[in-house]
Amino acid sequence: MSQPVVRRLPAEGVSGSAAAIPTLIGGGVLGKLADRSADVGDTKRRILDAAEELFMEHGFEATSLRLITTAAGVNLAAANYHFGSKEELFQAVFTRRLDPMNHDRMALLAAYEAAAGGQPLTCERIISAMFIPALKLARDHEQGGKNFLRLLGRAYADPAPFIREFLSRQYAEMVGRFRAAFGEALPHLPREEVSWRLHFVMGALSYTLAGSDGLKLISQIRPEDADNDELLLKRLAPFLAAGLRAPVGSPQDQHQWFPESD
Amino acid sequence: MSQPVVRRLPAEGVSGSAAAIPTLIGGGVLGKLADRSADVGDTKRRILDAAEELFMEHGFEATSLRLITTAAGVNLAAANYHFGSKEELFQAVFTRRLDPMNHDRMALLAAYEAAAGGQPLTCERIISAMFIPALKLARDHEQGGKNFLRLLGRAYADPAPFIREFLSRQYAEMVGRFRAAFGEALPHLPREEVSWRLHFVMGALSYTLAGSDGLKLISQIRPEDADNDELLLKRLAPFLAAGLRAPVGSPQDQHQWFPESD
DNA sequence: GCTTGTTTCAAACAATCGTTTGAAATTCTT
DNA sequence: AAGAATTTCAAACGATTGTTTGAAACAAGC
Repeated sequence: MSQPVVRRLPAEGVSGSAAAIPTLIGGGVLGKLADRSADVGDTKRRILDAAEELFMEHGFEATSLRLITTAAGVNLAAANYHFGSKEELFQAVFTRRLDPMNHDRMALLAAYEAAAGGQPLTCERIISAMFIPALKLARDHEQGGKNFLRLLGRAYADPAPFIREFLSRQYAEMVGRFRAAFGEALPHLPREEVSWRLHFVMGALSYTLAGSDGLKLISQIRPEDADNDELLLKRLAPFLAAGLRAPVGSPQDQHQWFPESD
Repeated sequence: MSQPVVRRLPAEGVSGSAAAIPTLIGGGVLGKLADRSADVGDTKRRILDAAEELFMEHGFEATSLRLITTAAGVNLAAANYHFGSKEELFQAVFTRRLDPMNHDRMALLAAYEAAAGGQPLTCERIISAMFIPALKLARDHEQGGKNFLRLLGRAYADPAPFIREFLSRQYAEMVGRFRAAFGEALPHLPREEVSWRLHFVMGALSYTLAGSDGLKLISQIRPEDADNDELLLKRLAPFLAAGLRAPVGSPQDQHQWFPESD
C-alpha cells in the first residue's frame, strides 16, 4: 500500500547492454574510475559506484541522495528515476556484489564436497570456501571491492529493519549450506553449538572487515596492514578454525570461566 | 571555533568529580531504579534512559531528539540544555556505563595478575576478565544493561567519525593492558599476531552482542536463546580461547588456505 | 518579603531531507 | 525524417532535522 504504482520507472532493467556502442564522450570528467569509453550515459552504474563508497563512508541514514548524485555527476532525480527510492538504491548496491559472492561461495563449497566424495570436509576447507570469494573482492582494487567489504560488515550491525531483513534474505541459503557442512565436519559437536560457532565466525569476519582504522590502531596493528584485507583474512582463518574445533565446554567447566551467580 | 561559548548550560557538571572518589556515594537515594520517589526532576536520567534504548533501536542518525524527549516525557529543549548537543548526549549515554565496565575489567585483570604473582595468566583467565564485567551488564535486567550491550556492539561499526574517535579514546587504555596480558600468556606468538587476535576477540564480542535476532535466526539459533547474552558469552569464551592459542600460520601453510595469487 | 540562579516550556529558526513534477533533451523505432 | 519512448534537468513540494530563543515556573539564600 505504500508503493504508488504511478511512479515513473526506467524502461528496461539492468545493465548488460552496457557495451552498447560508445557514442560521444563529451567532456566527462569523473573522479576515480577509468573513463575508457561509453562512460557517459550509464547513469545507473555511476550512481551505484558513488553510493557504494558514500554508504560505506557515512552509513545509510547519514548519506543523502544529493551527496550521492553530486559525487556521481548526475541529476538528483536520476536516483529516484532509476532505483525508485533510497532504500531500493541501497539494496541495489548490495545485490550487485553480494549475490555473485554468495553464489561463488556455495559453488566452491559444492566443488569441495564433490572432490571429497562423501567424506566430510575439514574446517579449513569450509572456511576457505567462505573466504576465497571475499578475497576475490578484497583483491579487486580496480573496482570498489574493498569498499564493498567494509560496507557489508557495517550493514550487519545497522539497526534499520529493512537492512536486517534484506541481509537475512540474502544470506539464508548460503548460511544454511555452510552450517550443514560444518555440522558434518564437527560430528562430535551438538547442532546447537555448531549454529553458535557459525554465528561467531560470521561475526568476526564482518567485524574485522568493517573495522575502522582507528579501532585497529588501538590494538596496535601496523597502519600499513590496517587496510590490507588479504592479510587480515589470512590471519583470521586459522584463528577461526581453531575456535571451531575447540572442545565443547561442559557445564562443570563453566565455573572455570565465570563465577556462578554473582 | 565552532562552539559558541555563549550557550546556556546547566549549573553543575555531571559526573567527573563523582568518579574521583568512588568511596563516597553520597546521599544518592536513586540506588537502582524504579520511580519510588523523586522521579520528577531528574530530567537528565530520564533522557539518558530513553536515549539509550532509542539509539540502540534505531541508531544515532535515525534517532531524533524529539523522539527521545517525547519518550522521556520531557521538553525538547531539555536535551540541548542538559547535554549541549546530540553528539554530546550520545557520548554521555556511553560514558555512563562504559567507563565503569572498562574500569572493572582493568581492576579484575590487575587482581588476577596480583594473585598469580608474576606468573603469566592463562588465556581463559584474561578472557574472563574481559567478559565478567560485560556479564554484569547482561545480567542487569532491571536497568538497561542488555540494551546497552547491543548499543555498544553497534557503535563499533558505526561510520560516524566522532563515534569512532570517542570509542578509540574510551578503549585505548583497557585494550593496551589486555594486549600486554595476552602477550605474556602467549609468549611464542609474535607481538603482531597478538594484536590481530585481540582485534578478532573484540570483534567477535561486539558483533555477537549487537547481532540482530534475525541474523541469529538464519544461523538456526533457538529464538529463546537469541537474547540470552549470558549464554552467548559462555559459548563464545571457549571459542575465542581456542582461537587465541591457535598455532601461528607459517607462510608455507598459506597455500593450504588460499590459492596463491591466481 | 524580594532577589538570584536554575530549570522548563512553547515557539520558532534555518537547513536539509526524500520525493515528485512537467518540460526539455535525447535515443530508439519506423 | 517523423514520431514514440526513454532519460535528464531545474525547481519545487511537504516534512523533519538539530538548535536557539525569551519568557514563565521553580528553588534556594538572605
